[in-house]
Amino acid sequence: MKGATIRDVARRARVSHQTVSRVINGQENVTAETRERVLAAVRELGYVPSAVARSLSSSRTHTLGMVTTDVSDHFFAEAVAGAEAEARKRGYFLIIGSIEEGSEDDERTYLRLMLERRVEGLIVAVPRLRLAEDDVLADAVARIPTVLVASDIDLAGADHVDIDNRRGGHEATAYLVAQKHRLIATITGPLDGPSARARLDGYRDALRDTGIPADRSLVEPCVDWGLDSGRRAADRLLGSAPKLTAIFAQSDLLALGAIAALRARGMRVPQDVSVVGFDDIPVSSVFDPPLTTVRQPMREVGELAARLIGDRAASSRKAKGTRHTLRAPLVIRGSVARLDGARARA
Amino acid sequence: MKGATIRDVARRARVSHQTVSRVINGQENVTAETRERVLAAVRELGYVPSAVARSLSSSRTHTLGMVTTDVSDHFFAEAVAGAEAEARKRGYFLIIGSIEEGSEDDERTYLRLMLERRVEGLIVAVPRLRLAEDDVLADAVARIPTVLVASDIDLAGADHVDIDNRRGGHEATAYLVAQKHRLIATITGPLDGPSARARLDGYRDALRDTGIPADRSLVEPCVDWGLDSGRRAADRLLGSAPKLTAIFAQSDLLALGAIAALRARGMRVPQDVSVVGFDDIPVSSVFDPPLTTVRQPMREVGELAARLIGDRAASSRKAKGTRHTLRAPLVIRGSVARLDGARARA
DNA sequence: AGACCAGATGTGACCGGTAACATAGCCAGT
DNA sequence: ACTGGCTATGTTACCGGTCACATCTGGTCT
Repeated sequence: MKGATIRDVARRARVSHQTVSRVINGQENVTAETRERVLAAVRELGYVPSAVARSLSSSRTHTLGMVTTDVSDHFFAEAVAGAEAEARKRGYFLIIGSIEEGSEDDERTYLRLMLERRVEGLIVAVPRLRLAEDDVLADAVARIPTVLVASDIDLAGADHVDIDNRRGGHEATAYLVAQKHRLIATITGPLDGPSARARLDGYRDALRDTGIPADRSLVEPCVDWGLDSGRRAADRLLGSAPKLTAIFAQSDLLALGAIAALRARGMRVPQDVSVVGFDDIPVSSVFDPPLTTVRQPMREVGELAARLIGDRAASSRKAKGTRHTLRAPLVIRGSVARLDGARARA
Repeated sequence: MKGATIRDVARRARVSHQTVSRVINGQENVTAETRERVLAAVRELGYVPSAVARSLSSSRTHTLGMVTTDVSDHFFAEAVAGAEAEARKRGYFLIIGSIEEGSEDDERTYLRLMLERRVEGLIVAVPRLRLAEDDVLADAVARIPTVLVASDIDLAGADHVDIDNRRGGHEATAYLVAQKHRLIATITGPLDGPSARARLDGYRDALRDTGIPADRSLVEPCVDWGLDSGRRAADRLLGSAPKLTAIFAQSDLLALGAIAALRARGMRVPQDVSVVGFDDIPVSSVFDPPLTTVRQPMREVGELAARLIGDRAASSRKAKGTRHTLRAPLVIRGSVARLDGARARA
């Protein structure tokens, strides 16, 4: 009852195993009659060719590996979906490794295991990569096409795909400026990470563009990107700069938390304070008011990553690492109000 | 520069390839000195054992396949994350196939490809499975442990994991009843699917329990689970039953849509109308008011699916299919108000 | 009719591991 | 000193495909 092999089929069809191989691979030079006989044998035996054996002899696995922080996080899920779709389009399968928060050396283990499986490409979407100079990752890069997604490290030889955080921060802030806001605060993510810094840079760029002086009391950093941090940050901001008319929060959750804090003080959004987020998580379009935010195109990120690997595999050249930055466009919805003269200076 | 093999290592360490095999598999009967020599050779050559070759000869792939509707959907992402975590714990890798909405025969293709890859188990999380009696799926079930997740079909030999939709619907409704509501409407998903029907059954059960007469005008079916459907359904309900005090929506998006419609008519939630959802999508806890809803434990579903496969593989018995139903607990938050005497009969 | 050629089919090695068994070296028991 | 038995190591086949090449047809050309 266990699997029939190509030779079993051959015996049954009274041909050589090679002929069977030709038939199942759709090669031309096989008589129609022989082909029919082989196919019949395949059907009767329930033969399913072994990709394992095929891989061993052809040394092609048609497999891509993807290591992410956590698939259940919306962002990474999107990236995985994108990568999977693109991979599939090119005839690859995706094996995934989702790293749990606590565990220490998971990335190494995964990388290692994927190397053992002879994946033909590697997508590493782990923002806080703990293995910068690490042997395992360097090893992977040396062996197979590797793409680092939204990574804080820069690895020679690997391709990099990232969001244009700086530009995103700029667009968000510039939009607030265009709506006549002048006292624009920002709630940032952890500033030891590159994306938070880049978004902050974008914010500053936009203000500088318009000649609005920088004001340190308008910048409120948080230790994480979560709702509660946003709430507390907004509270602090309202203490230090009660006249602010707009907030650019570096994540949608921070924005939502801030809105909650504003409302708790009886302020309305956007009538009293305008808020812009960053991410465009699914909530944001449903929220009341619908959140104006900067959309992170994670699906496209995943697609691009897979595409880069495919291209590299196809051309098989050892090109040096490229860097791709995807624009994160501003999605205008309902959480920003235009400031008219009456309230222009609060 | 291409991969060193076990024999390359053997040559370098001046031992047989079998000894190398022993070393890399951590077997005991190898002299410390020999082991050292082998490990040195491994290091020098950058040898990484091939899981492909290993699989071929040992006929174990340590791989599970999972086919889902769409990984970027929060639910399936959760299920994937759960399955992945559990699989990994047991030494398996997960290869995923995410089916795009449009394409026709994807499930078959994926199933086929996974069979070719000799996955040792299969998790099929495709609610509207188009291949009930299908040869490919039946084939898979006959060959390897297969778990159908939240599936509308019932396949002999396969294990089934599902949410207890009926009980969930019951809990939601019973809670509204306990809060003194009597005119309780429900907005259902597509009634040609099993989960919508089961939730509706639960709703009816709860009403019957309390002796509240069934009222057809309080049941409003939708063609999908989306926000807009919820909005329209609430509008229709308010037309036909303006005195209702509570709505049990069969999905959180339906609930959110309904809330939007209620607010558009100047009604407050929960003061004027209470709303219970179903799903517990991430938005719901953040929403204003935080949505009381029935949580679907998709992560646990994924874990259980992987565990079932693991167990089955371990015991290697051809047990007949089991059926597991996970409780979907009610999460009480802020979208339901207790109806006091004043408004008890509106 | 004989040589040649192209297409159909077969043969054997090989991919890189594992498994089963063979062999060699050493020590203890009698 | 001989032998059984244990441990360390080697030998060979095998997993199920693909690849390169050999062989066998039958038809065509001269």
